[in-house]
Amino acid sequence: MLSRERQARIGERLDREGKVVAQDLADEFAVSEDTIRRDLREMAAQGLCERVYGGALARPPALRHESFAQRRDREPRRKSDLARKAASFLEDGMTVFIDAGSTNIALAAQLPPERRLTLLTHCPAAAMAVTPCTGHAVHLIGGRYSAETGACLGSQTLSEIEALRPDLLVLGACGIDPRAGVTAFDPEDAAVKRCLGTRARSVMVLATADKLGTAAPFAVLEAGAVNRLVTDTAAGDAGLEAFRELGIEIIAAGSGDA
Amino acid sequence: MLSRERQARIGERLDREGKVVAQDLADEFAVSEDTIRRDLREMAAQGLCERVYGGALARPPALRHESFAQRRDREPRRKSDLARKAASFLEDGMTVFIDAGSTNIALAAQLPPERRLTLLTHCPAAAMAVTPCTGHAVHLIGGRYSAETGACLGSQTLSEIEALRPDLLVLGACGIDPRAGVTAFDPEDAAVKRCLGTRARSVMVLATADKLGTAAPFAVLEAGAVNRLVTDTAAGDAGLEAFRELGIEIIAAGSGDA
DNA sequence: CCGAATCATGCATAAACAGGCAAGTCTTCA
DNA sequence: TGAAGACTTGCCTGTTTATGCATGATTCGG
Repeated sequence: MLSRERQARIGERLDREGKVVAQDLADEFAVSEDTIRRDLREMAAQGLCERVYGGALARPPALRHESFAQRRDREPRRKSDLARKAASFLEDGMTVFIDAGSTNIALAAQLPPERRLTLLTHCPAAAMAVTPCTGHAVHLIGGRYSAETGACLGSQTLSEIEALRPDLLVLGACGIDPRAGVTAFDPEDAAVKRCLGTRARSVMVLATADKLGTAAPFAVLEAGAVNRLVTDTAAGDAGLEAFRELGIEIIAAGSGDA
Repeated sequence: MLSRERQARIGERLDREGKVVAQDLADEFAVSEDTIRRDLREMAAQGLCERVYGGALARPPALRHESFAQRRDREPRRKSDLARKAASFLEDGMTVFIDAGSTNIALAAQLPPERRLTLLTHCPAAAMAVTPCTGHAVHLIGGRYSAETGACLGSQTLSEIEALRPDLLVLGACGIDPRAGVTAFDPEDAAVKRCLGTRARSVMVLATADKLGTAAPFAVLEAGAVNRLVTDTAAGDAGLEAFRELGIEIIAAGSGDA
């Protein structure tokens, strides 16, 4: 039994019964409670359940919408690691624009509570994922909501963004390549990202290793406009060199800790 | 039985019966009264109930400071019934503003797919709840996101709303009373609702029966400004007469089907 | 004002917990 | 084929949490 498979089963059971008990799960899957605890901790970090003493509770149905993107995700672990690493670069008092996308939602969910940030986003799921009572101010940019991308797009969104001047843009990339730069699958999404890129003082891109060296059809930014690239080192160290030569600071998540 | 689960059950029972007795609970859950007392103390500290000698009382809805997330999934059945009834009044081509609140999110989730609506909302969860691929256009109003109310509030939100002219406003009420009118718990939420009321051509209020005849601290609309009131008939038929006299059309959900 | 019930608090115990460590498995690359 | 590295898992450590019981203090009803 693969750990992901086990987690999927736990998720099903949460849906069905509303709660799970660590001990029962350990029994059922014939693994130690430690392993189950690790699973539950991981699932909770992705917003798939609420961790409680002794087990976990299903998140109320309405809250689950927040994680729809992550739920579909095949590699939540990697994204969560990326997000955690990215979070460590957010400094107290910063104004940070959080782009749409599952990795960014994961980032919103694990913002450092001890810092006080002003967060801007056009992604409702990200706004809702920010843990309440943490002192972060969240400003949501409106517009036509696109269920496909999980973000607000269109002219209204663009014109609102033009009034902003964030210290940092945390950009999710569909593809990033030294020559093609940052690219996206959706033209409107790309337009918003492009607009964001012109407004922010600094740009940090989050991209899992499989996106390095790939290009989607719609251009967002020149690679040179990116200041930092957070990725998982697992693969493609060779490819990273080209980014470094463009003056991009490479942040390795996964092996190094936050 | 997980301790958090126990507390949730106690909460449900408070909702249902209005009070709980420590001894009964200890019996029911097979724990000591001390444990129940600890639960009740904790719940009271979160404002979920009022501690009294021998047990606890449900706080009137107007006094609960439950987080939005907690409030959201109370009595999903009733809310869903209300929402379904409300949905039957939405006509093809209408521009509908959907207010924040759990009942409204339920409405967004079960909009009639065969009709094509333009939906406006300042509630991200509602926008995300609209089933994709149904042909409804969703426009999300931005602003400062308040985790407490689950909606965008503040001046930005207000000024965006002023540019709108929806055919129908579906308003969630924290309290509705023939004399006090529609009221809300949060001043900013009330300000947004008030603004909405001035823009819409028609106003439909969704309110579970427990909110009828109650008033929260902040005024939203005169009762006379409401065109339709969707509620569950379960209780307070006497109270309904006063609304009818104000020219409000009363829609009963629950008994009658959609 | 009295007895009984209820309560808050401190303590002891057992369970659950996070984090670190090491053994085993799998993949990757030479 | 074999070595290196990532991942998973179980176990160990000390810490935290939930619970029941004992002890006085408080509250209630008469």
